Amino acid sequence: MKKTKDENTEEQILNAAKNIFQAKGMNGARMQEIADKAGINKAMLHYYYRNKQLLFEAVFKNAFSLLAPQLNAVLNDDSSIEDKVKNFTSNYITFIVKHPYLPNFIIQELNRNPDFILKMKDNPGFPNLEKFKKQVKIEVENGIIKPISAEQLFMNIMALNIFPFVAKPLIMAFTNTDDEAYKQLIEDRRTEVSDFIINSIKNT
Amino acid sequence: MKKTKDENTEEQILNAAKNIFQAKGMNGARMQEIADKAGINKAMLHYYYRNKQLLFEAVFKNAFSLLAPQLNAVLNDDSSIEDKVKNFTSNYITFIVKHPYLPNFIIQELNRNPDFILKMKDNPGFPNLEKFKKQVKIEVENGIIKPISAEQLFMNIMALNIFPFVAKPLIMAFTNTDDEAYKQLIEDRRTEVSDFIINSIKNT
DNA sequence: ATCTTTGTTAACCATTTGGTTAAACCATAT
DNA sequence: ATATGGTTTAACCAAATGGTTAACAAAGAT
Repeated sequence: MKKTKDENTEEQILNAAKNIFQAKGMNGARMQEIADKAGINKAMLHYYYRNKQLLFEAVFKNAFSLLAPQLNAVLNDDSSIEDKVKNFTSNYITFIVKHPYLPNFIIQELNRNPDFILKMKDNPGFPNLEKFKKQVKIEVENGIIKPISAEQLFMNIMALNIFPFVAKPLIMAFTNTDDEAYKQLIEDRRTEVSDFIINSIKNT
Repeated sequence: MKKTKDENTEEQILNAAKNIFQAKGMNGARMQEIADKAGINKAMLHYYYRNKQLLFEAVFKNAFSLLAPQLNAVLNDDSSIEDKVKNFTSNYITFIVKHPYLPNFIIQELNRNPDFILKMKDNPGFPNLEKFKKQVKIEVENGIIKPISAEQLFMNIMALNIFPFVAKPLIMAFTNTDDEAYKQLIEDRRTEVSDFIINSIKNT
């Protein structure tokens, strides 16, 4: 066989599909375009992934499985809330700079097809708030942080970290920054965001 | 003529198009579907709006012109930063509850087509940070709020307010809430978010 | 050597889709 | 009444698109 290339073809498809799907979404992507980017015949896409929907799902699950561990780091680790916030913020920015299309892709397609996440929820590594809830409760009771619900704090952390990537074109326009300046704004957020959160919730 | 219905037809189309485009995006929307929803013949879409792209742009500009005034309220009003944050947060949530698809639609399509916002930037009502920047600078200098750049503060306000709507399916899954419970989480944010921000930036 | 399995391609197909056209409709001005 | 001009429709069209097929290529098994 063409084994030399073999195990590659499937990956090459997935990789090309990732690029196209993340840039254009499920609806905007063309099978032909994916095939071209992978440097193969269109029929191969169907040979390996049967149809567009399944190929898309493969890409989506792949993307999601990159994101999930990042969140688990905030949720299921033993450090204090303050340390978590600090670490997560910096780590997350590093992570997204490497995968800039990712948050948008996931949010986008999930909005288009909300049932989609149900397939993910079964997965054992699916992020879960239980531990974080207990931790917030304890730190609030001990007076380490001000009263806040774990859900709201979690939302805030997510929002402050993810939103600037999702809404990049919008914020660039409003703040009148070019790509370079925006990159700097994001860099500054490595400490900015965690300080902002800590400032808000920490008891003095 | 059918003037009785006339000026209606155009609006009916725009309205149907708004619904379909916001739910499915430019690429996912079908002209036939829009025509059906408007209760008219497909040819009418072209009669009034020439083609899909122009119809889409009409919808987009319309949506954007709803959002812009909301932002200008934070940026170009004379109240203190603290009051602005409080008012904006509550107002914005009220606003989005009325137009739930809006932020996603705008963010989504802007990411797909970043040049698009250039057409908006000329518009005189386009949100602009200048005044807000001065105000932040003054309040920082006067020790009313802790040091922060206007851009970062603006990002934070936007993020905390908008993100929960944009990432709704994601956060619902992580926090294990159903629609009803999520609605309550959002309601709570009316005060939660402004407190969170004020806590973080206000000097005591 | 040849049979079989897996990988790959070019050509093809049915359907969908955005867009067009020519004719009909209808309210009003003449 | 009828000519006029904007409005509306049914039928049509070409291109794009996801998907299939049948034949071919290569490599391992027999």
